[in-house]
Amino acid sequence: MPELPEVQCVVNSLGVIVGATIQSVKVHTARLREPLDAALQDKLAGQAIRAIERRSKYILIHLDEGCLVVHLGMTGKLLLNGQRQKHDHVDIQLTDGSRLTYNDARKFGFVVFDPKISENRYLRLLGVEPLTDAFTPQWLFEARKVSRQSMKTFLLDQKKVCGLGNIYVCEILYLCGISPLRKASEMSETESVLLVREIKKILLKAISLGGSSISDYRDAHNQQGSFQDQFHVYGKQEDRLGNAVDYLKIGGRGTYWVSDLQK
DNA sequence: CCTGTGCCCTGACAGC
DNA sequence: TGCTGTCAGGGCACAG
Repeated sequence: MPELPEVQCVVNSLGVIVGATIQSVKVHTARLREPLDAALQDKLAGQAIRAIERRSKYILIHLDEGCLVVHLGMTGKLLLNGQRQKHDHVDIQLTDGSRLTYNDARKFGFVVFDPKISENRYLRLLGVEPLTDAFTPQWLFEARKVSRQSMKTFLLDQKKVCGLGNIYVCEILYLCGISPLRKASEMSETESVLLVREIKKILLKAISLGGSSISDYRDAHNQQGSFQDQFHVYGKQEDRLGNAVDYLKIGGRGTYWVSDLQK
């Protein structure tokens, strides 16, 4: 579900609780991808939320001391004052009366408290953020030299470029006319320029439209996004020009592409 | 070191 | 209706 744009939209929608203070925490589940800390209450109660930011697909909720790290996995949601429902795993009660709930049907996400976020073992491994100035055609052109991966696997590799997921990579490769099967090392300089431009463009456009909601994704106010209406190939049988969309598995992930246009 | 393959978990849907 | 198989937006441990 949530790739960079969706996570950014969740972070944006959580802006309203910056400055609020945590009153209490209730943990209802033993473990998600990571074990849930039964003593989360002791670590969080009384702390103010200083800032909330996105790093790759991780949500960082900075507190007075330490940081709450949330990953949404495939089906995770952070909901403000949502109706109680199945798969609510953590409730964070704020002193202003509002409640932040982590819900996740598949339990592929996690909620952990990290007293020293600067040394976080997940964040340490991440590659360049595609929406920063560090992500340039020059950087991409250099990075692909040492890779033996396919274009699809390369762009999905969070240690190279972070934040892209299966949907956006399919769409990006279509827009750039590049086959997902090609070796990343064969990327031309022209293509690196095109890729960087399209990646930044599609991510910004998706964020502006509230992300993509295929089934589960919602922001903190339970609002769906509408970028799914802009898809050219993901989940499609043909593109807008009537070209047949092909489907195959690459690296275990469903890959949609137009073999007639993507070389 | 790098890369590809299972696997974590639940729900939705197709086909019988 | 209900069973079974397949698939799903992520990312880890592990084997080669």
